[in-house]
Amino acid sequence: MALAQAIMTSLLDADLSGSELARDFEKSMGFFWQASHQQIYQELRKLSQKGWLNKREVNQTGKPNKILYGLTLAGRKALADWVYGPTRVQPTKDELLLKLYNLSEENAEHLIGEITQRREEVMQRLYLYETIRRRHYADPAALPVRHKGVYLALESGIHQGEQFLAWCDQALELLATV
Amino acid sequence: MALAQAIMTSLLDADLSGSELARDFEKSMGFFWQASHQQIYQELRKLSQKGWLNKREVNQTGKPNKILYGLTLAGRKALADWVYGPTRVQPTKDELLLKLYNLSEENAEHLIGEITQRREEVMQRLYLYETIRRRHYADPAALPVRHKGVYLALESGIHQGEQFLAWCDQALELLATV
DNA sequence: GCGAAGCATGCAAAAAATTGCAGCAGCTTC
DNA sequence: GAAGCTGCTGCAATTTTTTGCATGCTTCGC
Repeated sequence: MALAQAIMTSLLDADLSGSELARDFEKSMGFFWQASHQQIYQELRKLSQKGWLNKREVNQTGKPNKILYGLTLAGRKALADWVYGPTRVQPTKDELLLKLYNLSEENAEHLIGEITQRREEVMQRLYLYETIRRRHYADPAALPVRHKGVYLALESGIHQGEQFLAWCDQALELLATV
Repeated sequence: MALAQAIMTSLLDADLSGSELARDFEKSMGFFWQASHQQIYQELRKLSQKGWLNKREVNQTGKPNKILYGLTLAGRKALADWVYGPTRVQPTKDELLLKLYNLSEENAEHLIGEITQRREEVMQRLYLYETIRRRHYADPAALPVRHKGVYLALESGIHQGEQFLAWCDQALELLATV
């Protein structure tokens, strides 16, 4: 969809390599954008060819060399322009909710298990986000402009997580009576 | 991902045609599963070949004929088994949050506009869901088992929507100071 | 009765994403 | 020093999704 812009956005603050980007996507942007490393490497090549990124190889001790990518001026310009274009959303696809449509006496117990497990996963991610908020965004109003945006995205993730936990509790309560 | 199961799940209550399925997806399942009509028609063909669906043509007055699909016994069995398999989630991809990462003094006004617009859209969907809840799920504890699951999925959509509205307000407040 | 609009179905090409694998470097273990 | 593990990069095939039509049939407006 807009993988190119997701990558370029990640490179706003620092130059990163493909594998660093892949890890970043899982962490900070993970809740509203995810991409596999194959996707990222392919896109990096395309963006370099377009002249939006430049690359330089970096020797590392103890690890194989990595290739750092950074935004070019043209890249920064393209990204800034993109903000004014159309905005697409690709809603979640969640097999768990689909499974709930198939709830029965027989599978209720299994689904309770799945919800419990998911609750756990979400709680962990939520914990991570709240740590980040406490550490970097204690005083949102005082942040530099761009970081206010980043903060709001983080807030969105936290809201989402909290909402999901509340829903899990409601679901588990109702399912207990099945 | 699990388009096949999404379609079969829609056919649990009633036999539907391709276009009816496409409309259904937009409405009831829309917030956690979306599919275009091309995807649906293709998948319907595959599922028929597998023997999980049967089809019959229905003459309509005032409209072109449609082809109704219904679950076969094998289809019902496959769907029931699928519930015990692995559950995949494909998180949202939202360009709006990505754009927020690129917030600047210059584009703040534009992004405020986008958030306002999105808030409106979500509010309308939320209104629809709440209407459905009031009409069909006034007393959740009294529902037949399977409908409890459907109710919970609906609740998830409502939670999500409410959460999003709250986030929008928070975002607009913070952005007002930029 | 003619053109426009809408519904239902579908094909085909292109783009995007996933899956599975592989090479290579250095480090660790035995 | 051979075998195995990990980190980084990448290719290739397949599957999934999107995009852009095409067809036929019916009503509706004029």
